[in-house]
Amino acid sequence: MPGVSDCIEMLDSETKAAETPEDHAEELRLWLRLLTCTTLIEGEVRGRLRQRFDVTLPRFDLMAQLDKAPDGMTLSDVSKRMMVSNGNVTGLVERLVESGHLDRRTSETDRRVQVIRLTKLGRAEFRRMASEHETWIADLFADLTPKDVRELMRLLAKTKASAQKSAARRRP
Amino acid sequence: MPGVSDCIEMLDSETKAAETPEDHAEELRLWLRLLTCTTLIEGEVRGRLRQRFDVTLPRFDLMAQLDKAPDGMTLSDVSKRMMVSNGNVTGLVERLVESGHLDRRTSETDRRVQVIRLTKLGRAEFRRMASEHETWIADLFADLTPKDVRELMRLLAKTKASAQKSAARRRP
DNA sequence: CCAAATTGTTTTAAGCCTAAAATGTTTCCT
DNA sequence: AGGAAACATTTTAGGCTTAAAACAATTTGG
Repeated sequence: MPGVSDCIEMLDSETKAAETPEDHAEELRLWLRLLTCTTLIEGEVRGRLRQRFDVTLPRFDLMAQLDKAPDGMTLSDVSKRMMVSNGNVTGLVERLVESGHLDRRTSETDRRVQVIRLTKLGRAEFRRMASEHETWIADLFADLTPKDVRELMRLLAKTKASAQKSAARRRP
Repeated sequence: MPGVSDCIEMLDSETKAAETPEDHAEELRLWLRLLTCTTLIEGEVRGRLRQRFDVTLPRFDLMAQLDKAPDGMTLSDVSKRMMVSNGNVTGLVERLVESGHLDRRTSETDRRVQVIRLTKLGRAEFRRMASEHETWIADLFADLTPKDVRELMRLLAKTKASAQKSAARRRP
């Protein structure tokens, strides 16, 4: 019969797990709900970007990163920020340079490094899309009160920290 | 100078938006944080599935849907549940039938419909993966208290409802 | 100095994913 | 019955994504 002591022993999660299979159904449900929310919103944003501006979500995301960096970013920077693979960025950038939204040049000081920036066209188009994008997001979250938003921010920060810790445990 | 009345007027978000450009920075930050959390966890799960079981996340997700439906599901059902396109499911199923994890047959009563089920092999492999998967999730969320989990569940349910409402507004 | 390790990027091979059009089947409506 | 609408799935064309290997340039440690 489980009691208060479980909560204390559980601080050391290794030892006990081997003995009795824990019930992690709540966390699993939470993960599925988190994933559902994100997928739902992401799909909605993707569709609106395509319909309104004929642009893909990854292209928009990449431009968003560059808009915050007037002096440009290296491909690695972008890859880390967007949390996607290096090779992914290479292809994305290629297409955006091709369409005239990005400017790519090799760093003067380190010939391995490629620095990319928004072109004038790229920046103008991004700003136009971003302002509309912001209203979509506001609308998607419209039923949350300011307090809800604050609380979600706090809990998601905690979630992110927890997940990063767990990831680091596995891959130190 | 903004005051209390803004909070009240804002209940009708349409009218005011046209006059003064609102500040939706908070919602935007929330969305980015939500996306970061999901991407982080999803990447971690994807990597572990690949390393431990040499299986992709979409394959695992599809098997998870079928595990909950002993009598099988139609491709449309799966597509709706997974929130992915029909064509996507077709290909995914094809590969899983090929590898012997799924059984696909045309419905007796409606020749348009394909019913898919886990095979014995598929179910066994899924169960094996799922139990380990559950511990990963628990570990990723380990720093959240039971209260945090409950609160996140509540707020994400509210978020989902809000987003669905917004999506329905656009596409009635 | 120079070989080894590290870093930044690209390439490769395979799979995932979408939107839209096409195909085949059933239902609905008169 | 018979044509139109609705439905389930597949196909198509193109883009996204990853992991791993390959390549190129720099840094590091004898």
